[in-house]
Amino acid sequence: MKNNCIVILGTTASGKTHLACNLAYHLNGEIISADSRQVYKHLDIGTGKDLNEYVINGKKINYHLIDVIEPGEQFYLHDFIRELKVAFDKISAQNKLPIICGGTGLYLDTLRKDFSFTQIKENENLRKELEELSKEDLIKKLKSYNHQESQNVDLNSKKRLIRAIEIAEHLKNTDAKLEPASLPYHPYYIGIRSEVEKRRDLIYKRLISRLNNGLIEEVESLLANGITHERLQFLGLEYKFISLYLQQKISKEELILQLSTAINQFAKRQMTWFRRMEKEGVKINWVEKIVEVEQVVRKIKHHF
RNA sequence: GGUGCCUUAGCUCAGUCGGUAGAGCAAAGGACUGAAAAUCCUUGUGUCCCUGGUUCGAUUCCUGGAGGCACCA
Repeated sequence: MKNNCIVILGTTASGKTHLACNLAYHLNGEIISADSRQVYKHLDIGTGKDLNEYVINGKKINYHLIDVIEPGEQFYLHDFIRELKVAFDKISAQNKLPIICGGTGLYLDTLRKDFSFTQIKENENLRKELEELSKEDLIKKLKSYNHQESQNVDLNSKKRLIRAIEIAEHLKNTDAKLEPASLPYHPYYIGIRSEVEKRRDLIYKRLISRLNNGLIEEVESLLANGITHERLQFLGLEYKFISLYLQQKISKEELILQLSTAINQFAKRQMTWFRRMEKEGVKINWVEKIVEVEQVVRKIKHHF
């Protein structure tokens, strides 16, 4: 079958990279990261980039969508979709197997849903106008467009309401067809199982180890290179909380407690996303964290 | 040893002028179309420390006890 690919998903600290690289080694594949933080250069320890994992038995495993932009730049969903297509094409051209590996649920969903709205640009004037309105008015306005897309919108979030109206307004004013964003690939999904208790323990230990191995220095270096504390709030949990620590808004103890809690909450949200994928019909082949790679390879070959 | 205060949800604490109780955090579930590690929604029965008393009725008042904190010795 043409256009096969593998998706490896799992919560943070589940060991996705390790499995992905080993599969790439055995199946002549290349990795495409579906991780919204690892696209940034210089966010290494805090995002668990583990670039040393990409060498197996002396063989270098190629990867894509890691280290593609500077931390000061924005990377939007449509950037991901565009880069994903480019990576797919490159890998396919060499007759290699694309292995998508990541924990960002929204990014993984681009493989099975049409996200063409993401092409629609910001409308600053409209945004300014809408900013003045109350939530109730925004909901009324959105309903007046009568678009089916607006049914998915979270009515509690003003930011999302505005974006939804922006999309509806754009579709009303232009006849231009949006380019379909769905990708013609047939993924075989592998999920790495992780029990809550073990995950908690691992997340805590990993955090302590990272703090002792240069994570704080990494954040200091970002600051020294012009990244603001404000920007750090959006670069990921480690960066957000260490920024607060460096500003002396929280103590070291609070840092460890609050950050590990936040990472656990994040892992929970990731699981919610994966469960929804399953509810919507995606077959995820769950494996244990410590799994025989050969066994997985056999399964995949059998499936393809 | 004496005096005072405290003991209520996993944690920090409100509260009930006597009719068995509620916030924040944590936790659980969910949503998700230009920041997604983001943003947002829903969910609170717990011997109200134990014991006896008063009372129709006590977590609430009173007696005794246990534990904690503070001050005085």
